[in-house]
Amino acid sequence: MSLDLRKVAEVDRLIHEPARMMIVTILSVVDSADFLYLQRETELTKGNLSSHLSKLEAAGYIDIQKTYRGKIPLTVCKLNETGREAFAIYRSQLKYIVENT
Amino acid sequence: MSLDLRKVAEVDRLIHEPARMMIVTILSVVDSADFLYLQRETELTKGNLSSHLSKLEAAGYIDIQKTYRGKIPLTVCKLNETGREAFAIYRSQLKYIVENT
DNA sequence: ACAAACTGGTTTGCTATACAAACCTGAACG
DNA sequence: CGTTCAGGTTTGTATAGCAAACCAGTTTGT
Repeated sequence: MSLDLRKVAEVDRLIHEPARMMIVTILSVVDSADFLYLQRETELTKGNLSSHLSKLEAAGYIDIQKTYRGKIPLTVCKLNETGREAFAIYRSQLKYIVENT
Repeated sequence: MSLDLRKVAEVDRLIHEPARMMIVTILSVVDSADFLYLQRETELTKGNLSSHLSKLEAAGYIDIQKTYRGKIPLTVCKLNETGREAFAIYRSQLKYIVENT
């Protein structure tokens, strides 16, 4: 094992959480996604999804636009540049771990 | 993204936790390790290390032998077969994720 | 010989997190 | 109209991580 354990200790726990990893993974490939789409894909409950989105937003990783589709509320989420970078770093850390254990 | 999000949702959270990932990673390559060695390597506090070890033991992933080195207490930890399998599965899940995002 | 300090841990208490149930607002429908 | 449904948010609870405090026993200093 040539693995530097510091790299394990330092993974971005915001993304490391599986629920958020799913969200970020989706957002990393779709430009933007609405709440219900994310819910269907992740199979999270609404409450759960809502709070994870809030956390990602608070971290500055995603932007959330509250708008309407016709008369129905619509929440659109987008991974911003900060989030994309954080995800890229996280993935490279994961890659490093996978390759060195 | 051809990634199956279920695989992300289903990672073994016992190992997924960075502190425990460090512990299991060490144990996967050393046959056995004592408490203080693990503490030095992981840089966890004693309390923290102690509780993570208990959790891994409760999960049936490691065996803990309490013995003495001379007159000084010595706690020796070993990743057992169950733990090795769980770690192998976890690593393959991680590999899958890294390769498909 | 006895107090002080050190070893090798465990237990306790606090904070933060994940999660789902309950709730809310407004639109559609019968 | 009142019931249902869409699209969420807030609240309550249980668990998890973490470090401080604690503890049993050993060594060291005087």
